[in-house]
Amino acid sequence: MVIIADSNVQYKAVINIENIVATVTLDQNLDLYAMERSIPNIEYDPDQFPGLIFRLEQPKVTSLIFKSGKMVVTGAKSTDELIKAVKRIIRTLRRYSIRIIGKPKIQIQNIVASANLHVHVNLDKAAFLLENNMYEPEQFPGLIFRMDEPKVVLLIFSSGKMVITGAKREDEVYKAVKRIFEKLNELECISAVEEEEELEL
Amino acid sequence: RWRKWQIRARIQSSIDRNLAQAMNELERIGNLLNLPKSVKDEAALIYRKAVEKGLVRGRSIESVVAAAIYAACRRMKIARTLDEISQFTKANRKEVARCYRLLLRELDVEVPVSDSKDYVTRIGSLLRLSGAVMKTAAEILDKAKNVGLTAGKDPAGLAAAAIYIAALQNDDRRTQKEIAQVAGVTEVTVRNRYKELINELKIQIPTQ
DNA sequence: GCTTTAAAAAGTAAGAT
DNA sequence: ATCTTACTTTACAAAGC
Repeated sequence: MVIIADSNVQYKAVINIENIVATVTLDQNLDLYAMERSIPNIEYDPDQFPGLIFRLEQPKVTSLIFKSGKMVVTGAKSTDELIKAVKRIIRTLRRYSIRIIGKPKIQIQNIVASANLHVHVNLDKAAFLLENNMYEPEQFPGLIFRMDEPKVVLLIFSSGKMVITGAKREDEVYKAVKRIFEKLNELECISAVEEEEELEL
Repeated sequence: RWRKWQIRARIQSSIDRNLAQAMNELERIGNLLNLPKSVKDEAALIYRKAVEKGLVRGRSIESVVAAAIYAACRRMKIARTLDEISQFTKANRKEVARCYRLLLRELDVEVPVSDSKDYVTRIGSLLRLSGAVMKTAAEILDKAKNVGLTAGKDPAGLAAAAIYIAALQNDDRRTQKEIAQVAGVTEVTVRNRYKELINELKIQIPTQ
């Protein structure tokens, strides 16, 4: 959790990285059937999905392992956690005598974060003034804003809470939150939260 | 050149064939939804733009027509939910919604944020409510919007609750059940919106 | 386009108590 | 009536249909 306070603007955001999606490349092919036979608690149904599903309890992540030696790891809440999880997954595979050669190449593909600006957002006004947005309360309560720089998508709620997704680096998340705050502020789509309401959270 | 003219003619004829089929679908769905001609015309205009931009490729004509109808309804302020529209197509709501988003992103079609007051008109006519009830409901919704009670909420649910209150205030009691049914929301939603409107707007309900 | 995984936001829905 | 569970939206990769 990161709390950002900026003295220039009255800006206080609580930001949480909620989920990191990454790909891991092992330069070798894998025998998923052999893995399914030897490793416990694994799901593998090639008719349903080509990847084998492996859940690690600590750090709690889930990985999809493919026969090409590529994997998708989801659920990590920080880069450190992601790296630790990948190391443990590989150690586990080796423990069940799956030969793993070389070191894995980890690439973060997407970071999902949540943030709270502690303000009320006028979504109707924002929908009218912001570019590249979609606000369809019949379908979803949040306003969907596509930011160009950093290139992320934000789901903004009237409570001042939001979801940021599409980032590939953590700093893009912080930059995006700061930018959306400034933007909403300039467009006068923000109003203060009553102190009473603030306390209940 | 001749070749170029030939290609253009071929493309035009494929667009014409697509349009002909689409107009039939538009007429069929539009009539099932009891839409006025103005909305059907607007939907036709939107659909034509979509075909000319090649947005229908890889998608069913029917779902794009449905999406165009939805967009037209929103522009003309004739309330119809995506569920109501998609029930007359082979596609489901999700697919029609996908096409609608495509139209929004690819065409220069301005669609206003959906207005709960449009649903007051819709629900009101289905329940044959008086103008007075609908006027009261609209006033409630205006106040609710002004105090920021409506953001993110389903306009149909808001309208349903406002109508429930307005009907009570005008001595024309309707059950939450019948209102919820025509509004296309659950009774629980009507109740939740109702409680919120009553509490936040300090509305007095005639006690009986 | 779909399939599978993860996670948050806030609203709505469905079935059970 | 209230609770629990689940679905709506966003992004992204993997391999195959």
